Amino acid sequence: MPELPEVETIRLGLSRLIVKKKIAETRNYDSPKSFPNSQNDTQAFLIGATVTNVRRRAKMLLIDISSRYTLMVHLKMTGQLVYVGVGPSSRFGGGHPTDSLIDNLPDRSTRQLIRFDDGSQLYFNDQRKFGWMKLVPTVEVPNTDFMLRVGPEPLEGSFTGEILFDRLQRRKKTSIKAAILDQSVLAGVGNIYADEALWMAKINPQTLVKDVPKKSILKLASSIKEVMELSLSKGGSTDRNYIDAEGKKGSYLQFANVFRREGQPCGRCGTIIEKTRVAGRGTHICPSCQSIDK
DNA sequence: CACTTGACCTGTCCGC
DNA sequence: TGCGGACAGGTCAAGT
Repeated sequence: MPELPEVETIRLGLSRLIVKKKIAETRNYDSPKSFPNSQNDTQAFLIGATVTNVRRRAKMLLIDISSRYTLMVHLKMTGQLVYVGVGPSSRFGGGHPTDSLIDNLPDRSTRQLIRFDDGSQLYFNDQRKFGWMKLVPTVEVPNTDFMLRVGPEPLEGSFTGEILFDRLQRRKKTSIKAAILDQSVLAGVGNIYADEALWMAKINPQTLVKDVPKKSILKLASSIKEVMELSLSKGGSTDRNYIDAEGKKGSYLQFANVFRREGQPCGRCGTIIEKTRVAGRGTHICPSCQSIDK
């Protein structure tokens, strides 16, 4: 589910909600993948420890705790990290609609629960069970396969179009969409923002990287920044079941130009948006704005 | 190495 | 109403 803006929105919420809280208990529900307390010995590094920091790299959340361990969390397609405070109304921040998605936790998608010593709780829910959590010594985090391979953060000030162009040189014979979805090329881009940024830069997603003019790659880099910054300001995208740490949906898709807008007119030229398949993913394009470069 | 495809899961929607 | 198939925000391990 979540791409960079969604994971960053969750991180911002968790930074406010769980830092300095002490872990009192963890509980496993249906956890087929790697979860920290599916092994008793790792639980010893969680219970009694305090959350010290919540970081993000690409689509990975990093929850540092005082035992010098870090909980690495990947939400994959349908994972959620939801904080539930103490008391019947506090969990909804007061007047919350009765159809709240976090009204009745745990539910059948709940995989893991972390309870803090003040009674508040953090739920890991994941309908499709692709997501996972792993406990790693904090000093080892930079040496994990994930950290060693992941590409630059597009919202860091140091990221430029020249850097994107350089990193694309090893993926010259694949489509530009497949290339920017590759997390070792660039961190954090997923299916929504790939389509949105390619529309903004007027690049057809199936164009081979070697056929995209350098000028267009430079434009693409700034388009990626632009769509992700806008999405961040809207709390991310809720396509199906994304919610942030407080159970709130994101509203970016109201502002999307092509994603899930097949059959509607392009906001730039009026041509009807089409949906196709590129790199094995549903792909939305304006057939006139995004002609194929050769 | 670079590239593509299927697998991992559950749930929902659409056509018959 | 039921049933089969396609599809869904992401990676991986295989295959070529």
